[in-house]
Amino acid sequence: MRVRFAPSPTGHLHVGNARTALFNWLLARGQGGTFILRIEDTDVERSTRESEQAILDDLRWMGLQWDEGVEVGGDFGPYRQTERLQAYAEHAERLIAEGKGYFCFCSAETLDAQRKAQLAASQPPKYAGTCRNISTADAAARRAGGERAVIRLRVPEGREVAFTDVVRGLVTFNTEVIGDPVLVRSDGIPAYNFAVVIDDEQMKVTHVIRGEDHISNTPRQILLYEAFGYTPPAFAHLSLVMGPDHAPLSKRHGATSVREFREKGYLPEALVNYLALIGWSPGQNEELLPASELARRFRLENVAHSAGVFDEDKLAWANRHYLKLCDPARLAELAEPHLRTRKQIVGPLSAEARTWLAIVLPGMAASVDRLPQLADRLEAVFRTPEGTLENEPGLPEVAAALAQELQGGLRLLDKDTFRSLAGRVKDRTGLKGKGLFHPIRVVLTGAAEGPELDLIVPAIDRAADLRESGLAPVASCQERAEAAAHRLRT
RNA sequence: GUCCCCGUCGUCCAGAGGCCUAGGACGUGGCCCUUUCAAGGCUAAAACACGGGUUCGAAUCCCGUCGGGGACGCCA
Repeated sequence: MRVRFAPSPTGHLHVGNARTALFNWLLARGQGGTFILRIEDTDVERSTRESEQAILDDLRWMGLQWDEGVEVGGDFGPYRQTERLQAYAEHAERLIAEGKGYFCFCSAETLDAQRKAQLAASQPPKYAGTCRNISTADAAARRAGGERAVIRLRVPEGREVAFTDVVRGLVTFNTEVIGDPVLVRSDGIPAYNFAVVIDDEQMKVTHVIRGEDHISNTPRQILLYEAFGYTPPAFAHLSLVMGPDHAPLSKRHGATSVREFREKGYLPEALVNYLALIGWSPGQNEELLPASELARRFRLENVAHSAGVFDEDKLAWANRHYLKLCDPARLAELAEPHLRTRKQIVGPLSAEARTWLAIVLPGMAASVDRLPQLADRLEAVFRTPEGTLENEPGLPEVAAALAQELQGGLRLLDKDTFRSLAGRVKDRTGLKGKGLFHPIRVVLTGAAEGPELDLIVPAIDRAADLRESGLAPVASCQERAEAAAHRLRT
């Protein structure tokens, strides 16, 4: 089994396309097949190397490594269409020689006008066949005279073209509704329908799994396979990914590209797992499974027929799950850029600071949706608790008690020392419960809300020890308590 | 307009003629846990688009209607 993902490098990888790539990958991995990555850059105007690189990066970020294709090579390359022009030219010549293709001299303007007229007359827009019967000799003469021409496929009239879609079953088209498609543009660059057929044939692709928007291209391609005498691969068309309003997911719905979700702080394994759940189910009422297990269970036949709405809430749920499973050192690494944008990290990180992050972050990640929210939780560490909540009941007493208790240089490096400190503050002030912990929070973190106190307090004291570590400077608990006590006295 | 595809809780899926009093998950509500916000646990409400058939029996098969989407490019 050989499958391929064939993006055109005209922008970032859309999550819908990412899902198509994923389904190809799952099938290949699950069945011991080969996953090929081919770049369809025949739209020279819009294709860029930057986009291509971005797509490659996103695919790799998701863990969808390809076995054959650009950058990794393989026996059936090249894997970029603009590098395969020779093969297309040979096939075009063959079609012309056999009379299965013909030159068309209609100008883009003429065609456009015809199309508009047909639409206005409630007719299906379809190429009129104007140049169908120009003789080979005439065509050659006109071309020799400098006239520009495209090559079109001569579509047989009144025929049924049918194929069995692996996800949908039998699909039938009548050639009456298909106009002769352009195979080669006037500049000699092949058009999509032509290039894919040759590529898939030469790359020995056995299963073409792509978006539903290609379903009506399939009969044209089958006609081409027939014209060349090639055996068509199996086709499978995946329904599209929609926005909440059931329109195709687009920028007005918010984030649409893999890159954006990555930047928003979603883990690749969460995105991959969630994407697999749109239009497919691993079964057994299980949803959160590693990619390898998804691949093991994946069957094209079980893919849903209808379009799915992208639900970011559910993505966030998956992300929470994987955040909890995330290795501490990796979590620290992933969080770093987000903490930098919040100025919580301001320089090159020392090894100690990395360790600190790896100790502190996992506890906070347990209650967070996405990476940047880790910075929210950490805010309590870096915030200087001044000028806040002067009127909080119990605040002066607690501040004084804390200052007293911490005077001996007591370090609050773990939950237990913090709790015993809280106990002594309770004895000194007679406060308890909310009335006790609330003021403690305000004195030490400068805010009435935040993550678990016994998580954050040790984090503060540990961070206070890390000068010149790359972390933004942090005042110790003792310094905070004394400053607060001083201020509240005056 | 024509052709193609699709139609189970708000959303994503399970369901391949009796196992359905339609199951799970996200989200929502409630309760519990808790020093706050979360997270977590438990729990509740919530759907077979509609109309005809076929059949002893239909969410499951057929037809129609309606609704949604796609395609109709010298874009892919």
